[in-house]
Amino acid sequence: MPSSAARKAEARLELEHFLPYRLSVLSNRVSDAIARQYSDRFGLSIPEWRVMAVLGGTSGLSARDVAERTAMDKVQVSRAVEALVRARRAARAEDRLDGRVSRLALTAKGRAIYDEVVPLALHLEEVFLSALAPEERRQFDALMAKLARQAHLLGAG
Amino acid sequence: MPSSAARKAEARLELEHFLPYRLSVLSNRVSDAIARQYSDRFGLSIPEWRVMAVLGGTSGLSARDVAERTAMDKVQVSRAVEALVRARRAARAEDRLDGRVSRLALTAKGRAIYDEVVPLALHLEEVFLSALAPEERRQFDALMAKLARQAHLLGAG
DNA sequence: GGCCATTAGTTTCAAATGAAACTATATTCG
DNA sequence: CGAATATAGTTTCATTTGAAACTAATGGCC
Repeated sequence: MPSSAARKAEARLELEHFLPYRLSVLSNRVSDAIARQYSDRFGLSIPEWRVMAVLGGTSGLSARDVAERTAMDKVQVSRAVEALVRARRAARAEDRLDGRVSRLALTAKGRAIYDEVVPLALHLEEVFLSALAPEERRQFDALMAKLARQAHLLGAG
Repeated sequence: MPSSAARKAEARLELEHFLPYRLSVLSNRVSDAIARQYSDRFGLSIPEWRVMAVLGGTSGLSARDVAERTAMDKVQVSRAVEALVRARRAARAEDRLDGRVSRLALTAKGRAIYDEVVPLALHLEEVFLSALAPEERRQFDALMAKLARQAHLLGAG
């Protein structure tokens, strides 16, 4: 049986080495750096940009589709879409088959912003990843995929 | 010179492969899974737990020290400490040399909670990391360290 | 056809958050 | 010393967020 001191040492939590904490700090730093770009220049909030990011890739999605792809909840999506529509950066069209659904798309104005922000975002990702050698990038990518799968299971249980 | 189509393809942003997005989703999933544990059982908010986590490791820190170590801002720390003190989970003592400063520490009650939560948190970290082989863990740890350093530079610029 | 359960999306309301102003104490420097 | 500046921490206020209630429409299913 371990001594009291040993049990205590075992239970010790050092934030700097605790993975969830490190992930959170890293994620926030990166997101903030990118958000600074589009929020300064275009007055976009993070949820607004996320919605634009998926609509830029695929037009005609419903709000629910957007929520699924961005891991946002439907309230967030509703509000972000509302803001984008008010600013004429996105538009809603009625779905012909289902009266509850709106089909969403960027307007020309929205697309113009998208086309400016995407290279900025990719550039920052690139700068960020430039800390890793090509082989390390592949490793990191694979490890992230494994952990994402695992986290998904965790969430369910 | 690339064709217009090629430029467009190059500028394409696919959220599922965009690292900042993947980091954010992963970090949130993991944090939420852990937060569920301590929030359900002890009614602790995330900021409250973070403060407890550093005070559990080191007693007698000032609020400012806590802010530094947790990457929280001073307002968040102030409010979390306030809540912990109200619940008699932490206590403030005056600093003898500087009247502005409070020295913070967990009470016995706070320590008891800390001693229960730490193993839960470490266990979940372990479950999470069990998706990786030992060698992969070492890799991931090293890559995270590199990226954290890089993100730190990004934040400054 | 007409009730019942479901789903899409919005609104409401309370709680969490953050920026900026504020209080109180310390420090610097003429 | 004492005015000016800086720092620790709190409060205020406006904004953001999220959970739950709500509205409107659809899809069973008898």
